[in-house]
Amino acid sequence: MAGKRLEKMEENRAKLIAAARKAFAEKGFANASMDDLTADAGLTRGALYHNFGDKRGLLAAVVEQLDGEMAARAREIGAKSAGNGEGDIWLALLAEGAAYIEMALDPEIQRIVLLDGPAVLGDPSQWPSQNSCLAETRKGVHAMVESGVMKPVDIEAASRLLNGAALNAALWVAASDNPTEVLPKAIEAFSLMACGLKAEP
Amino acid sequence: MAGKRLEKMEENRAKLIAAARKAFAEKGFANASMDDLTADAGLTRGALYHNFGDKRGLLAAVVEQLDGEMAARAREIGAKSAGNGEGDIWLALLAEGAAYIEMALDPEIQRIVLLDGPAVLGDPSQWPSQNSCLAETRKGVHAMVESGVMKPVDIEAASRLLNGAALNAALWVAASDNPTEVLPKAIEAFSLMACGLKAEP
DNA sequence: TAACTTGACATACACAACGTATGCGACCAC
DNA sequence: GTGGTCGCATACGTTGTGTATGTCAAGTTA
Repeated sequence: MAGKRLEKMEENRAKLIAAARKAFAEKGFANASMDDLTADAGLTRGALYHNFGDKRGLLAAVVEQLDGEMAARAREIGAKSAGNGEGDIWLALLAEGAAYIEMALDPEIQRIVLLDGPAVLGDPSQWPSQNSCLAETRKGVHAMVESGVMKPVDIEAASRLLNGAALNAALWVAASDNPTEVLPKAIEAFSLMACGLKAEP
Repeated sequence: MAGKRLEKMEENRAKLIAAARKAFAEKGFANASMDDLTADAGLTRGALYHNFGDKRGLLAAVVEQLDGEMAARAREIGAKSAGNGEGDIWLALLAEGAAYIEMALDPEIQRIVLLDGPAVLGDPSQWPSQNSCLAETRKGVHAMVESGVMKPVDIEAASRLLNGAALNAALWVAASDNPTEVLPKAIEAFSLMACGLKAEP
């Protein structure tokens, strides 16, 4: 049975998060009205405040969901690029970075995770959620430093820089006049910079 | 004589911008009240709307000022590190990057330029102001690609990535538990990544 | 210098949005 | 089935932005 109350509640939470993703992506966090939001979900602000506390809480929930989706996709791409050889591990990292750049072209991710998220919730490294995205990169960096594929650099610093550079590059690509044209340039520059961390052969 | 009206007006603009810097840095853009702001400056919202149009206009003016200060400081540091040899040009770029990281530890720059600025005004590459900060980096990158010190990478992409990586690293440093301890790690990781763009000897 | 014009800024108002306090009705326990 | 709980709706107070209007000093012309 699973408890009819809780079941309905989870359903409403999902509705609200979905409506918030849409509204935040289209209008930005500050300009999104909670009245409109909840009306779109077929509810009222009462449900919102009960479930998420305040507007920030709702944003945190949305960001957590997007972060999870991004990490899952990066993991998928990385796994596809990674064989068993050590060289492939490195290529997997580059592929993940390129994947981040491409993912961040999505207006939802850009507006919510990269712009409004940090401004409202603070730096991603302190988000209450799991930061799956950063964790995914950290996992790869850790493995590579351990195995000597990457220079013995500080793991946290390298992870943050790689992740930040990729996402920042995406902001630039999206803001440019011709995104599809500059995308490969961004990926190439990112790959070159990342290679600065690669151990000498 | 310079016109007493205009003179007074410029003085008031400066007062408002100064008060806004303080308020935005302390409370964040969204939570800073324009009534309080203007009262601190000894004026009312009337002056603010007359001079800057709206709240965004005020933020744009503040960001432009901070951006100019950052660029000036980067130029200063770069000039100090740059001799005439080609190797020194490269070191100057690294020094500028490290300078950005350190500058971004200032709460004013962090909160206003790195967090609220992009969220409210959009991506820095599209800011109405001169983007002195990015322009400074671009100048250095351009010179290095021309002289063969840097790999023949796309200048815009490389500039944006270098700048973005440095500023993003600063966000991480500032958010960490022990900023003074992780700062050198961030600078080292940044330097290594930047070296990925360096031409082979 | 006196009348007129301009414009920088203050004042007053309308409206939108957030957060909270209160109320209601459906589900669960016994 | 009756009392309690809890998820959510309703109603209200407060705050803050933007605009429309008023005002007075600095400039202009004769």
